[in-house]
Amino acid sequence: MTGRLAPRSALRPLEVVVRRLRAFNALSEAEQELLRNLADRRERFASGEELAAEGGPPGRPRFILSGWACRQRVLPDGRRQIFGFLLPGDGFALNRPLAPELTTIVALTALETADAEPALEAALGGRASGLARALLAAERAEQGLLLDHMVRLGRQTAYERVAHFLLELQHRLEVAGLGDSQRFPLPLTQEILADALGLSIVHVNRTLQQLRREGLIELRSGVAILLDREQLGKIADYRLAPPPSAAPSPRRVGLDSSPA
Amino acid sequence: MTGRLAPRSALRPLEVVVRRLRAFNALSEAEQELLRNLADRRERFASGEELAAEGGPPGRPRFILSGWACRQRVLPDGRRQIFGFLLPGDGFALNRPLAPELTTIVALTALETADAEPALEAALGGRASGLARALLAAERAEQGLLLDHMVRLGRQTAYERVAHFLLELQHRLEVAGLGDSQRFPLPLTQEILADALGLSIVHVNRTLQQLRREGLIELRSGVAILLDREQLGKIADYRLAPPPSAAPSPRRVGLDSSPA
DNA sequence: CGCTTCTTTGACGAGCCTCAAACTGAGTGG
DNA sequence: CCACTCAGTTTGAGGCTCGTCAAAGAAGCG
Repeated sequence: MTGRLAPRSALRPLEVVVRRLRAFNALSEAEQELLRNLADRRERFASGEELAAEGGPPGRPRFILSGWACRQRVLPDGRRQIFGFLLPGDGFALNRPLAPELTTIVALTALETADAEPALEAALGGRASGLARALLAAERAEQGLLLDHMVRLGRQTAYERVAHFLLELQHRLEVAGLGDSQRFPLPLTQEILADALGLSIVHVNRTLQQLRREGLIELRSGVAILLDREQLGKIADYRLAPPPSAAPSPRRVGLDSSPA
Repeated sequence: MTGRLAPRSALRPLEVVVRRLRAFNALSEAEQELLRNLADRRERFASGEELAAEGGPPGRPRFILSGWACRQRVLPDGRRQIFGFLLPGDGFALNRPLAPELTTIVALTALETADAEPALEAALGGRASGLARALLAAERAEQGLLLDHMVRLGRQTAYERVAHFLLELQHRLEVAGLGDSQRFPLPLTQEILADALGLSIVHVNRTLQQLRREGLIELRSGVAILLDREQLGKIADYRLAPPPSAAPSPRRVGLDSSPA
C-alpha cells in the first residue's frame, strides 16, 4: 500500500498541519500538542461541496487534513477563475474576517477538516506566540502565492505557467510532507488546471504533452513527477523566496506628469 | 483654473485620506483630527522612485496624499506585471509586516505621502476603534481589488479588461473625492496600462480606440471620461463590492496584530 | 459492461503580439 | 521662435499563441 504516495497517517490526522506550520516557525511541544488535539473536531466534505460562499457570512476557521480545495469566482457566463488551491495542512478563514467572504471555496476532492478555533484562540490570546508567528508567516506566504499566480496569468506563456505552477505545487506539498522532491499527488482535472491558469482545457492538454515529450514531467492517474526541476525552473523563472534584493531592473519606470 | 479636475486642497492635505476611510467606516471627530495631524510628517517622492523593494525590509506605513504609485514585479527578461495602483487616500505598509515586502512599490508620478504611524498606533492601541475598523475594511477592499484584477487577467478579454479597469478606477477615485461620476484623472501611459492588464502596448491602444469609437469613453491628456458607465458595466460584468456597512461589534483585530 | 467523466487529437479561426514606422505634443536650447 | 529631441501614441502588416468546435479514445464507476 506504500506503492502509492506517502499515505496520510490516519492515526495522526493533524501531523500535516503541524509539519507545515513548523516550516514557517518553530512550535513548542505544547503548541504542537494543541494542534494535535484539534483532531476531536473534525468534519468531512464531499467533492464539489462549498466550504464558503463569496459574499456570504464568514466561515469557521479550519485546517485541511486531507483532500484539496480551491478558491474561485465564477462569471455570469460560466467562465471561472481559480485563485489558488488549498492543500492538506493549509488553513482557511483563519483571520476571523468580520466581513463577507471574498471568494467561494469549493472542495475539489473529498475533504477532511479540523476546527482551527482553539488554535486561533491560543495564538491571539498570547498563549502561543510561536504558533501565532507561524500562522502569520503562513498567511503571508499565501499572499505571495496569489501574487505569483497573478504574474503567471498576466505575463507568462502557457508553457511557463504550467511549469511554474507544477513547481509551486511540488514545493508546497513537500513542505507539508506529502510527496518528495519529484513526485507528488495531483488530483486535478485538466479543466481545473485550465481555470486556474487562465487557459482552455485543450491548450492545457497540449502544453502538458509538450512538457512530457521533452522529458520534463510525467503525469499519470493523479500523480505528477517532475523529472527535471532544474530545467523547469529555468523555463518558468521559478524562485522560492524572492531573491534578497539588488536586481537592477532593465526597464525604465514611471512618468513625469504632475500628480493627479 | 478649475478647468482641470478637482484640485487637491493644499490646505487640507489629509482630507483625501479622511474621506476615503470614512467611506469604509465612520470616524469620530477625534479620529479625523488625528488623521489631519499627520500633515506634519510629509514626504515627497519623484516619479519613478521606489517606495519599497520586493524582498527588502518592511517600509514605513504611509498614506498617499497626492500622486499615483503601483505595486509591481519585474521578470528577469524585463516583462513586468503591475499588481495594482495606489491612489491618493490609499495607504501602504499599514499591516506592520515583520517580513520582507512582497512587492516593489514605485511612484508613477510625483508623490506626496504622510507617515501613518501615529494613526496605526492609535488604532492598534484600542484608542480609535472606528479608525481601526476603517483600516481593516480598507485592507480587505484592497484584497478584493487584487482578486478582481486576477479575474481580469485570467478570464476576461482585452476589451473587458480595459472597461472593467476603468470602472474600478472611476469608483475608487470618486470615493476618495477625486473626479466625479464620469470624469477622473488618469495619469498613466498606455505602457503602464499594458503592464497592469497583461496586454501589449499596441493592443491596449487599439482597445482604447475601440471604446472611443463606440462612444463609451474619452481620453485626453491625463483625464478619462466614462460616457456610458451602464454599458461599460455590462461589457465587463462590473459589480461593486458590497458596502462594508454591516460591520459587527468591536472584536480583536485578528492575526494582523503582531504576536505577543 | 454501459455510462459518464476525462483526456487526447485534428482542423480552423480569432485574439493578441511583434516589428516597424509615422505621427503628436511637450519640452529644450540655439 | 524655430528646430530638435524624446516620450508617448497611433497605424499597418504579418504571424504565433491560444481558443473553439468536434469527435474519437481512455478510464473510472455502479
